[in-house]
Amino acid sequence: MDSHCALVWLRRDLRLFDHAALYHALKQCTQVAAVFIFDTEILAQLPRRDSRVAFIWQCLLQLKTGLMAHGSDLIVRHGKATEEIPRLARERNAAAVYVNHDYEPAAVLRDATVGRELAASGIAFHSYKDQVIFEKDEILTQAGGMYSVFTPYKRNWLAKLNDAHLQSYPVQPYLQHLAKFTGGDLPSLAELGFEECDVDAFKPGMNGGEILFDDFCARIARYRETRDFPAVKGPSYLSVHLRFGTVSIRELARTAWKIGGDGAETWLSELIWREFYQQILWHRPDVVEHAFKPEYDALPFPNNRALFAAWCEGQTGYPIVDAGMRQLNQTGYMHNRLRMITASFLVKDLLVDWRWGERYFAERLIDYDLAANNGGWQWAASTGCDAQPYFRIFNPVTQSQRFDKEGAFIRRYCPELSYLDDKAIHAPWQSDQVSLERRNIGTRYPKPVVDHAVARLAALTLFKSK
DNA sequence: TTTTGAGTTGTTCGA
DNA sequence: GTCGAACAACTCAAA
Repeated sequence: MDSHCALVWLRRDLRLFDHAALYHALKQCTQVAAVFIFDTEILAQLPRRDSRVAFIWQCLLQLKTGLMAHGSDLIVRHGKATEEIPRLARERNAAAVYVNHDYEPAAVLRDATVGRELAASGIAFHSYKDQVIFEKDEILTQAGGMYSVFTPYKRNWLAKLNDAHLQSYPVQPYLQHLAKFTGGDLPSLAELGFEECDVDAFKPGMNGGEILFDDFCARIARYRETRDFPAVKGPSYLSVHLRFGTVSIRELARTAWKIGGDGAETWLSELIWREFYQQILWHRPDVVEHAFKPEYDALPFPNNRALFAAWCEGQTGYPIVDAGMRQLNQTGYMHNRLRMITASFLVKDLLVDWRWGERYFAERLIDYDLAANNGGWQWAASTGCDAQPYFRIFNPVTQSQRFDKEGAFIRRYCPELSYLDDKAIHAPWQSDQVSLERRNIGTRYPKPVVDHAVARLAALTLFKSK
């Protein structure tokens, strides 16, 4: 037992329970302090009004409160993590810094730098698996290679799973090893250079994560039937909590496993998808910039800027696409079905490079996760692993009719179309109600920026050109 | 080494 | 409206 101070550096694990790094630090040291860095290297890339920063801020407030209940506090710094962490560790005479693995290429680089800096001062740097059940090389093919097809990956994942993988790290019994001190107030969003942003709807922090998970467990049995309908409360809405680690993946997976049945199994499968893409990113960091399938890396997309702008603004003239994009713009979230529809539309109707869309989602999604976002976009663009065949192109009208039958979701985000009946709302340009209404109230909803049937053929040609 | 079965989420067309 | 086949061939993973 080491009486020196140890730091637990929180990054995407903003909770005080079932936490690998915190558990190991508390078990091995008697003076443990938790620290969060507002990393200027990351913040510099964000818009001044950013829901993620606001979400993190709320999470930190809960962490601070939780730590204060034990006579401790949360250390918060604003600067370059690669400088702040080693400086803080030296200042506090820390013997070690504890973190959980972060698999994103930039994070791997950052952690390597921090590790070297700490080592130069004789400070240990311990890193643990925490945000996934299986990581890196834990699920490999019989030939020892990375899986690039989901279904066999999932089979192996489930076959390997046992109770030990789902055990929580019991942090509670060791909390008396938290260092006793008083930190200052959290720096305000304004001090960090950001505007206020209401994120209450996402229920930030550990408390919010628990509330959402409890709520989801009550309807998880219907998950499979309801998850594809954006107007229905089907999903768990835990993506942002998984992103920032305000929930524990072990607790989630364990509960789903225990509940069983179609709904829970389907949801568990989504959690496995999350790990599948993280594993891909670990083995193939080049997918951040390039197509998973090299032969599709340099497709000659026309990349029309006006069409891209129409897509971004939710002004394509395809109601389901526009409703999805407006949901993203207005709330920072988009239903998964709409992520597929809007992504397919950008790449295969507007013929814009999937990287443009990926970047736009990255700027806007509160639950943005590099591995999942990149994997999803490459899947939709047919450039990824396990991609759908290139000729499988979503029809935005058919998708709309199937997944928003009564147009309830479209009406929510495209109110200028709400006068249209359930049949007409999916394709207003085909309806004679349009001209009538335009005359009467001057409704301005754009005509379709492309003809799907024409665009579809162009996409087929484009993809055959590889 | 060779063989075999299968591959998240779809669309269109014709019977 | 509903149903099944075609849409290309290829690659992956395991036997």
